[in-house]
Amino acid sequence: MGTTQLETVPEPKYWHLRTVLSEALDSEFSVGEVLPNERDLAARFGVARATLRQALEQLELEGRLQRRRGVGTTVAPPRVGVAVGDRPHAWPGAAGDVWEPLDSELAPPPATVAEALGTDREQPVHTVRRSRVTHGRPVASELLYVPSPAVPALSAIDTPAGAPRARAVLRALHHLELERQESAVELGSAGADEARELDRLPGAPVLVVTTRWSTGKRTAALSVATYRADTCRLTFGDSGDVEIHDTPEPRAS
Amino acid sequence: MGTTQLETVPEPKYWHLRTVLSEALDSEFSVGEVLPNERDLAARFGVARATLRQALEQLELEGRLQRRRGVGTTVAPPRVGVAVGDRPHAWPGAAGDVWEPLDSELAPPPATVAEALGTDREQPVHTVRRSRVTHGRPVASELLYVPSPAVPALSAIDTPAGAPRARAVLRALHHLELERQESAVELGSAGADEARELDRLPGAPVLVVTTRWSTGKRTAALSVATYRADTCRLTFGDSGDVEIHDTPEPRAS
DNA sequence: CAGTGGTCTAGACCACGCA
DNA sequence: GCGTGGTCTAGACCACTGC
Repeated sequence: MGTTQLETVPEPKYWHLRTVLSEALDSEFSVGEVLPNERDLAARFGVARATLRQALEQLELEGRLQRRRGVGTTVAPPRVGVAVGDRPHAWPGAAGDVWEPLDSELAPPPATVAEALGTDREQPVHTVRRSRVTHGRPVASELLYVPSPAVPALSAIDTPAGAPRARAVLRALHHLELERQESAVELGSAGADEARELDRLPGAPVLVVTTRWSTGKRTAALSVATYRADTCRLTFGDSGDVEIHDTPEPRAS
Repeated sequence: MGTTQLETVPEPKYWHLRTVLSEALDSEFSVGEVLPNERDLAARFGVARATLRQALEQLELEGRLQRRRGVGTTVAPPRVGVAVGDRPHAWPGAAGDVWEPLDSELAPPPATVAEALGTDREQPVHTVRRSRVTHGRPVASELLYVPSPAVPALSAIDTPAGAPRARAVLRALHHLELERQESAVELGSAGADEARELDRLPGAPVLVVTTRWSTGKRTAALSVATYRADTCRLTFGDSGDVEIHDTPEPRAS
């Protein structure tokens, strides 16, 4: 600081700031601690607030910071490892599920989903909304699409709307022999609705996990789950959701 | 005020813009087409350039756009599905590998890597740099860490530096019985070096895939691969890297 | 060289959380 | 009501690409 020696290298200011702040976070701050506000920080580093914010944005993207309007910027805990994959308990309908069913409706799905399911454009599907919570924080929001032919027993909807109906669909799924599974992960941004559910702003970066289950050749279910990219590390394979980061929120207050 | 009907809903301008542009992309543009420049677009929508840029940033994050300094903004092709996971040909050292070895050196690794490997802080490891190319475009850059005890035959480095030495390490790995594999995916941002290799700017969003291979209880290799988040969809499980998006770059020119 | 996107500034006002 | 982060503006200059 003071006599910055980077005049010769046209490294962007915000990038340099990111590095400086990142090192400061490592050495001088602890999880949960609140940083000075953006105006003060910008003044301290002699940059415009926009520039300072660009650096903070990077750090938030990397899961190092957490910013909340009206509150402040705090040092984020290490990312939570969430199991996504072969683990049975991640399967829809399994006992000890990590997902909480919210509601379900039977209607024609979006075009892209119909295509992925291989069903007709007008074929109604059960759409189950579920929410995943870890450490008391919402980490993911899911839409689970189940073509009604896959669960014929449900054709007569005699369960009350809301969570009970969602659970009924999951139970029906559980009775099937779900076979193989394939998934894909890509970066997306939270829509207004998802953002609300994940306690983020619209456009927040999310990891979109698309998974397909099938019984034989039939696609029995398609799940589109959006995870908070800032707080989650998706794990595949053995080590599952073992919470290595046992940081039980020491509640720095 | 004008008769815009969104006065009641304080939806951010950039978000609204993103939606409008997104729909325009769907209906009025085709892959590879170049958009008007940012100043014109901003003027056309009656917003500041910064606001317009915020919308473009979103769309780029979602893989809809591609921006290049000095060139312009173009409509991006659909994301490329890259197989990450159980497929043998993704294993280090396997034949028909999708990775291209660049070079290798033997040195103590970063602290975090040593910890993940479970090796001593000073224990030297082979660090192999590899690059993954799909459709002629670089999509990922990898650092593969192999503790030297895992490949004792290599202790005498009699291969020339660069790609040959990297290949030697991979060959040695190939002779081992690599057993189980676990991986994690998280969002990161490209460092200056990775950015260069991926043909992006520093701070570009990347998907970081950390994978561990072991022989018995020993960790034989640790891979940290960073994929371009804007252009890649990581696939796990069956459907592998089948290129559904066969778009062979019709070269819109 | 002209034109593009990338960086940066110095302001203003808004939406939200909390006391 | 006050302090926070979030949005937005209108400008300037820089770095890069390609002609």
